[in-house]
Amino acid sequence: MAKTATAPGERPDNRITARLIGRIKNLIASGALAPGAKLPPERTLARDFGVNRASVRQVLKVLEIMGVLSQRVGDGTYLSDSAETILNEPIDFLVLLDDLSQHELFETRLMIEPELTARAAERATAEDISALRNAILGMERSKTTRERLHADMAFHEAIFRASGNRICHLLFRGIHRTLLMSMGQLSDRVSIEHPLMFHRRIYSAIRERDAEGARKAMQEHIADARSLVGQENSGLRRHVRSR
Amino acid sequence: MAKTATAPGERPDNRITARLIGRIKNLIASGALAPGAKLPPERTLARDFGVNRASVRQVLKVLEIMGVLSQRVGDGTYLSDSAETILNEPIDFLVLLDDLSQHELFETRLMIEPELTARAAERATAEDISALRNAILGMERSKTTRERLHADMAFHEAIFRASGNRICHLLFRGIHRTLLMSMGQLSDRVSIEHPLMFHRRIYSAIRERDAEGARKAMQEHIADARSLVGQENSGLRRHVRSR
DNA sequence: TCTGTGTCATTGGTCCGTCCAATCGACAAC
DNA sequence: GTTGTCGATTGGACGGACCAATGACACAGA
Repeated sequence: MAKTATAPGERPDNRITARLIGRIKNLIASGALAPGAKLPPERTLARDFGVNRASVRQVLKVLEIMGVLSQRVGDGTYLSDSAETILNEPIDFLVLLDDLSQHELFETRLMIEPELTARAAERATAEDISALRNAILGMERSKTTRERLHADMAFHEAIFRASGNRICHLLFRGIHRTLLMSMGQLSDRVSIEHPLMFHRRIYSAIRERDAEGARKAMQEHIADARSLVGQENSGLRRHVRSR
Repeated sequence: MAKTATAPGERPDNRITARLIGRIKNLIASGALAPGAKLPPERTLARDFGVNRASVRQVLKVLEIMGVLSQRVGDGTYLSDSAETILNEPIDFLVLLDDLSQHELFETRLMIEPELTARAAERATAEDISALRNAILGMERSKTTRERLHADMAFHEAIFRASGNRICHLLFRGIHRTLLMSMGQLSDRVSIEHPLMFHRRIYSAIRERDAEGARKAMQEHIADARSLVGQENSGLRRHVRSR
């Protein structure tokens, strides 16, 4: 009866945008498009793909927001050489739509970060350890709440990097970003001494290659942080704001 | 000298798209836009935001690809009521750009899934346990490789759901999706007996509320799977294809 | 020769209007 | 009451236009 432009039973994925994204994926997967490479101009892509430039721009905009590529007027479009920020926006909307709670985020941290910290103790390079030390120094020297939170995040970020697990690294960077955003307002009544003490313990354990000690210290650190900020179990939706 | 349209030192975030996404975030955060709600028509949004419809379409397309909302011609645009697929595309590109290896994905699984399985043993509802049983049945009855992989994934998916941790749930759904995609071709030479045996052990442990047993069984399951498929430590980039 | 400068083609950013196709609701016909 | 039809609405795609930023290049000046 109805002429099915889309195969029956299949998802109506015929949207030009989705197909173009698939083609770009294939280009990367096949090696035709290497990370860091410069893409053809939008007008050329539109002609080659046989679609309108507006459609191409939608696709490129999707990938740009995800951090897959970056565009500069007058210059061109470049594929990112790593997926640094690729989980940031999605995590924001994850918190927004599912209205994730601090409870849930802390549980996730408690489940994974101690393990990551143990890995970090086993694998940390001299550079990683130096980054950890600098983060502690930065926290000690911090004047404003903003500086403190920044240094706090840098410490955990350094641990994720040292763990050598890029997936968890990017995931938890996103989670911390969201979490710190929601803690900004109530951080004044939270002492700086607690986290600093735990950071020092974790740092020592990692430097001493004491995986178990590092794991345990991180576990206590997160549990402590949770007890300090989180009686409230409400969702974080209202805290997420555009940056 | 140069007339700085953008504040000096600030990121050139003037892109209309990024700002509009921020405004939409705020609308959700403030509750003005509830999950499941219907958005105004594109033409109206364009007028209200004071931008062109093409710009609005770029924004909506970004959010649609991420799974934040869905659009239907002749009907309208609806905000998703949950972020089911929000991490799928990002994980695909994460694997592509950073060329993540099976080794890295398995390590991540090994780090987290046993813990999630323990949580599942503590929290699983009757419905969850039923889903687990069905997944095992589906695997036993599977004729084709495709069916088998589907049932396999359904089992793990049920565990993630039972764990009650939505972040890990969505993250690992994405990881499994990518991993299964790359295992499809070599799955013929992988026996079905091994995973099935482990699945039964895990299922029993969860049903018995044996968190430690469940954790250990899942740990052995993943380690076993890793040893079966993964001598090779090469990146998965070439395996990722559009669906 | 080297340096600075200005020109100009390229390229992404945005806007405009148009047409198409799917959907939904109201209304007419049976 | 049911069915069919028509029209308004809405997302999907197209084509063209202009702007602003960029970079490459030729040219003039030191």
